[in-house]
Amino acid sequence: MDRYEPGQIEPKWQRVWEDARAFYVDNPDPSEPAQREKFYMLEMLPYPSGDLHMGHVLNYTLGDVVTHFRRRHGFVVLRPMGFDSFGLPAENAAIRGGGHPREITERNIAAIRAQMHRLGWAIDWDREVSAHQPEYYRWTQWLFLKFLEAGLAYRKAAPVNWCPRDQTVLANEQVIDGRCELCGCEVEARNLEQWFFRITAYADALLDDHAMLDWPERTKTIQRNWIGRSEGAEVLFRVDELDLDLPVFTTRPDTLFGATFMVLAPEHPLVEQLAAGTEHEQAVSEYVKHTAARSTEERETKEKDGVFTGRYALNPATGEPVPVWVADYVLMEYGTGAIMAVPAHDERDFEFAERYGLRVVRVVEPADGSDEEPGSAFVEHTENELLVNSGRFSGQPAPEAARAIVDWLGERGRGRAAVRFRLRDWSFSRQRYWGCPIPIVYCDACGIVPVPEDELPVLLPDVEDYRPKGIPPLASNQEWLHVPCPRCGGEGVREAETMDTFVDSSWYFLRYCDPHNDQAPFDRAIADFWMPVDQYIGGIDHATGHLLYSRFFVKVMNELGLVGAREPFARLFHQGWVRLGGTKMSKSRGNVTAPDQLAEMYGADAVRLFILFMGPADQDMEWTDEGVEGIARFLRRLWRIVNEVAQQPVSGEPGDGPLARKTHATIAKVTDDIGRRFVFNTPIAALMELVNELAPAMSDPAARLAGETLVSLIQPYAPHIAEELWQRLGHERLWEHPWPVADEALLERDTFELVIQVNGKVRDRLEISADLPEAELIEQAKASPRVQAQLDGKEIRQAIVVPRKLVNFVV
RNA sequence: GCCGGGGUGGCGAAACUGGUCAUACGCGCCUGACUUAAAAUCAGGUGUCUCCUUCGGAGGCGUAAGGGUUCGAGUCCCUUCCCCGGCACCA
Repeated sequence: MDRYEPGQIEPKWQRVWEDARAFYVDNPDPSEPAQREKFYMLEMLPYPSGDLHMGHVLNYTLGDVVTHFRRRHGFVVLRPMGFDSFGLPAENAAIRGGGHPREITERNIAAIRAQMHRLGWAIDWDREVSAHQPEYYRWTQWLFLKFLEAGLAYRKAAPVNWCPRDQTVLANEQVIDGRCELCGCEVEARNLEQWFFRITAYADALLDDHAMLDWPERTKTIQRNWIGRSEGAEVLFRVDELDLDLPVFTTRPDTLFGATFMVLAPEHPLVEQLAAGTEHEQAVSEYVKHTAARSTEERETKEKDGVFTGRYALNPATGEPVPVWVADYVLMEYGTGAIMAVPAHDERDFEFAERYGLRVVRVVEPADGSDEEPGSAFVEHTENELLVNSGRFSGQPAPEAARAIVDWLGERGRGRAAVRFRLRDWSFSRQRYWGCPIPIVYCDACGIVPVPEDELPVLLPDVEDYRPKGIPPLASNQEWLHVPCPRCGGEGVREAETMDTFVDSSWYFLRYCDPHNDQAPFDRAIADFWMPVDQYIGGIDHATGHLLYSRFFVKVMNELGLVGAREPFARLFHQGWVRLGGTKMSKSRGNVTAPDQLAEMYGADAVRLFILFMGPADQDMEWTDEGVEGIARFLRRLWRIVNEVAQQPVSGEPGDGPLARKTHATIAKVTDDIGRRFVFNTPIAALMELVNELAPAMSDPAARLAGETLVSLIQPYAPHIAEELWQRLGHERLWEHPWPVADEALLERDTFELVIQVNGKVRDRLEISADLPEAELIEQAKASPRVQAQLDGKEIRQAIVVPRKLVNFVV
């Protein structure tokens, strides 16, 4: 028998699959009813940064197992691949002197594509797309124009996150703990004119439609926190002297009678007007200036401070004037940028009131009369709290009072129920080069003018210098920049900013459906056949970025009639991090084990098996080189045993002996684990068990069945060795062979092992006929000498019988 | 602080709806076979303590800690500790 040589058989079968176009799939013919059920398998597309790492291997191997498993269950499986190829790393590499970003990117794509082929993943390469190709970004631009038309893309000046190193604006989602997600330096707040997508208009839909998604609970929770929906009321506080109303947002309208002062954010537009003409005018203006110079971090950690404006507003409930203060613990970005302060029931307001000697009035008390420190914490908003000092609402339970007070305010035009979100609109313009150009022309006469659809794409031009200088690099290309206004023909200037790469990846799964369409981003009928993605796999780090943006995009596209789906990803799975020495594997940490090097040493099949055998795929795992050795050993064992089986003459029926039963139990286990439980490590263990059972039983009549089943079941994990062994067993084209079905009759046995417990402890086990009546069963159990020793003449108080499992004697 | 997920052998981990001496499968380690030797391969062993003269048995204790429910708990409930992730001056 020849040796197992993955280096020989793996390229061989990869060529066979390619020649047979095994994993390419045609779009449905609209004139014919679909023959088979579709399955859209998708993994998050890679950023082409250089090489694949083990995290990618895990991600795409998971997808590959599911792809094979579904294909062999008769589904038409769409499993495409592409590249998220715009973005800063390539541009920064270009600046460091690596050539044009396009060259760097395309070189990296070629390298990754080769690695993907080497690992034998079943991908439909006819559908490959890359974000930086004009054929793709033409439609990214087209979609932008549709969003603009619908009023869902707009340009406005707003405080935004500015990364001083990368010299660009970042979305809130790209700022982690106040730092740039990419370069790690602290971001600054800047007031700049930027492009935004109106994702906030979909805040409720994004929350509500979680109900239709089979997603991990923690991912939904992360999105829920990020969107941050709060229910409450908007209440107007009147400043009579100036004849203006100050709106505040509160989640606790029941505490309105306890609002003894107001606080405005220093950035609040009315601050200046309020303080004007009072003796505090000077102090207020200094405080505002001082705050602007404070860092976000200082603002969050220092003791609360503020200044009085010299003005009073009327509490609409009590009718009493309350002082209006300015303090930077109130944030302009949230609510209305002004609050009613209830020091008795809010820690922050209490701290502030203590410091400045402001009045504290308790308005909510526990119904049981127990005492609480004022301001120690916001009281629970439950039926167990009653209002006090609240006029005609005194004595009412808090939740009921909240509703009644809002109604009462409504009647008098002083307030209404309101909902606020933490989510901000998505700022997506970037002051950098390597991204999708925004198809806009600015014209002095016409303002912001969209580039007409038939002039798309606006091609990304070459520039002399990519270096970030605060102004977009594209602006340096004068020839490109100056164009006639598409509307009036007068002098126009192109938008020189580019789009956030998250825009590119917010619709790529739709382009895969119809990747060569040059009339539209995709044909709706085709997209409606494939969408939604049935199984999406990728990192949880995209929970508030890509996974939120894509949902938003699909919702908008649905409303624009472009697609029937309302959600992009029906089912979602997150693979864990692959770690080495305790830290996440990454290039920057230098602790990367190169997948292709390992594939060279052990074969792609061993790498694929091991990455899934290490542990549950959704859990972080620690990489060990010894582990791969173990898997390689297993594959050699499998190779030897199946080759031996193949050389034996084909015998008669497998029968119903232990090996035949074990074989069918393995089919059931592997099928259930992959199909229903979506776990991938235990099937490998089950296959190892079957190998261990087959090895000493080569002359068993079921040996051939066991061997063939092993090969068939391992195919999704290790397709090359499986195909080779399948051929040696005298068959062909395992990749399209139906998945084996367990014989229920062989899973059921006519005898079973009865476990006998005394007081819950196992004392003996007996092989018992399955149809034995209960009374007989108890007698037999009692007769066991080991049980007798335990019973030892004691009285049996109760005998619990679990059918086909155990008897428990209680003494 | 609030929300979500975890804690099982020397290690990665099994035990899926409470029911087979918990620890499958693999790694590591130990012993043996083959070999001049090594690698590879093959066979066996591997939670812990106690007892029996042995081969081999018998028994106690063990799933972060403590308590509870149950005939029976790694699995359910309560309390505490620790780890990971998200949000957080969000009114």
